[in-house]
Amino acid sequence: MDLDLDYIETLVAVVDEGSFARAAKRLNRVQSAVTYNVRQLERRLSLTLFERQGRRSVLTDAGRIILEEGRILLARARRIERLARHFRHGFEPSLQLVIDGALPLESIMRALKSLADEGISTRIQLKVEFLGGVQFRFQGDDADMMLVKEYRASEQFVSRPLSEVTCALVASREHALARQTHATLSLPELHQHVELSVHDASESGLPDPHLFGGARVFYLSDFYSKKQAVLLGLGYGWMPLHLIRAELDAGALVELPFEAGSRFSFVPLLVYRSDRPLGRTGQRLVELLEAGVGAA
Amino acid sequence: MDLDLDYIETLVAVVDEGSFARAAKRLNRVQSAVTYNVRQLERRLSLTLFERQGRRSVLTDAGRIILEEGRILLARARRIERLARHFRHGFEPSLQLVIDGALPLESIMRALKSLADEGISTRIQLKVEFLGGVQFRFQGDDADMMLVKEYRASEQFVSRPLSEVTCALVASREHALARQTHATLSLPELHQHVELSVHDASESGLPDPHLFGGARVFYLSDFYSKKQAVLLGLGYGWMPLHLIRAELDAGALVELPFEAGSRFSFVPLLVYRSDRPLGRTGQRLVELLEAGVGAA
DNA sequence: CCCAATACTTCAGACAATCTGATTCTATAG
DNA sequence: CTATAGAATCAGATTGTCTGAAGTATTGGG
Repeated sequence: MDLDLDYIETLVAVVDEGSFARAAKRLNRVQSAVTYNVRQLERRLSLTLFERQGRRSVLTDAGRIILEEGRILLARARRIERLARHFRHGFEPSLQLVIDGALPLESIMRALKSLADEGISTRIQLKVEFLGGVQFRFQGDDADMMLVKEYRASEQFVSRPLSEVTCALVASREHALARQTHATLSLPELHQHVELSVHDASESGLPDPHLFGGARVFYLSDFYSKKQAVLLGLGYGWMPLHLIRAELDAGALVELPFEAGSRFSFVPLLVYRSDRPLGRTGQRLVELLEAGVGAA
Repeated sequence: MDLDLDYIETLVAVVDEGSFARAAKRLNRVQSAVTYNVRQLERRLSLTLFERQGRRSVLTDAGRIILEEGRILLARARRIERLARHFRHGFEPSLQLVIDGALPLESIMRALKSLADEGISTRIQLKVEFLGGVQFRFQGDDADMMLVKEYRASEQFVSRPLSEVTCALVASREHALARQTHATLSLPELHQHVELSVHDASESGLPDPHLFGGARVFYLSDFYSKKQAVLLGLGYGWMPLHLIRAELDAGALVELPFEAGSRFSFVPLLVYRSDRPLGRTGQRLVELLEAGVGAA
């Protein structure tokens, strides 16, 4: 490699300071060292960077371009140094996260944004799965953390509760179940209609305990398509309240008066491995989630 | 600067080749030099990059990230070297171009794209002006080349003809001038309607010789707005044929049978300074324009 | 189980690149 | 026409990097 970052640093200092002498001061060198470095850069590139006009040197056109490119190069180099500093201060290089799509994504995103705002340079990879698929991915991908509705506990895992999420049994206002006039709905009545359920792609074996088990169940891959399906009147189903608040308020969706209760709540869990302690980024994320998910 | 491009180059070579020994071969060094460089990088960053597992070393998580960033850094450094090579082979660092918006932009763009395709890294700045504004900008911005309809000649400039551009006098099919039934139109007839003209923002003093000089002239800033104005039936005016071919074919615009002729042609000129010879990029652009503009 | 091969580390000395400090050159302001 | 600021040059000191040889650890084969 002909180039040397020190040469570029010298070039930048000379231009910023306006003279070789002042650049030397900034770099804690002697002026002749600056001359040497600039000369060396010119020699290596076989290019004249400064036009010596009497006692003042001005950049050539080529010099200007090399300078601009050099600044970018230096910025990238500093970035690497910053990354290294982060890593050795206990921030992990990367953090893999798997979350259940039933959880309020918005507050999780807010937490992630806070991390970014704090200048944390850990690479964060986020995957959204459903039900048993979350744990499946967490283990299969050897991820660092998962946010999940429930999971098969084990000695290997540590979990912390986050704030409660509530689900409601809803249908479109046009749906037959919404238009009926009984005070309450029984299970057989529900069974006459299509139930919508988010399907766990992992076939993980954990059955959905909230499935009513009627004859006709449509499976959807996530809550966004499920919401569309409910809105279109395709069927009824459980939806996390935070995803349908607007539609309930507007009356597009209505809560069904199921006799055994039209709502249920669960406490999402933040889970990580006991044998692999979280780095500072992970710890900070836990703090943010515990504060933020609660506030949401 | 703690970082050294040679360290990064070594790191990349080790990972690419899969061993310190093979990396040494690739770098034309001895193996201990590779060890030294990797160690030095680890020391400077205070970071363990390789986990020594027996006789084989594998990257740590941090190492993987530093490696990825390092590759990017190296790519940028190589880019600078490539730029330098270009410059010393006679390609100018930057090339400023001013062109008249009446010329066929498409073939000019094709020429510029060819330059890019040829891997020429000269920074090209293109400005579009009109009439006298072209020369005004060319001189004011100390640009390298202009493509112009006509200009005030001088010893300082060299010009080469490009292929002819034809303009036609047109109006919208809905316009009164288009609906009239005379075989030809006289100047007084034209004077009864709004003339559209592209206005030279520079106030350069070169009057537009094709202006009819009626009572009502609307000035527009470029040919694209002029075309819109003509299409909307706001008035009539001269338009370069290449900009309105589609509208003429579709019948949206019609050519007006002006008695003194409904068309005129001019030969655009490619102009540069005689005291500042073009670099290789400029020369190549001239070639491409002479070939391409002709073929258009 | 031991030997040979592989892969890396360590170290001393050689060499090369860079820095310092003194001096010289040159243009410009006063 | 000096004084001065800015840069170049040069010899010698210093530092960083490379080489080559010897050393350590791991692995695979016989």
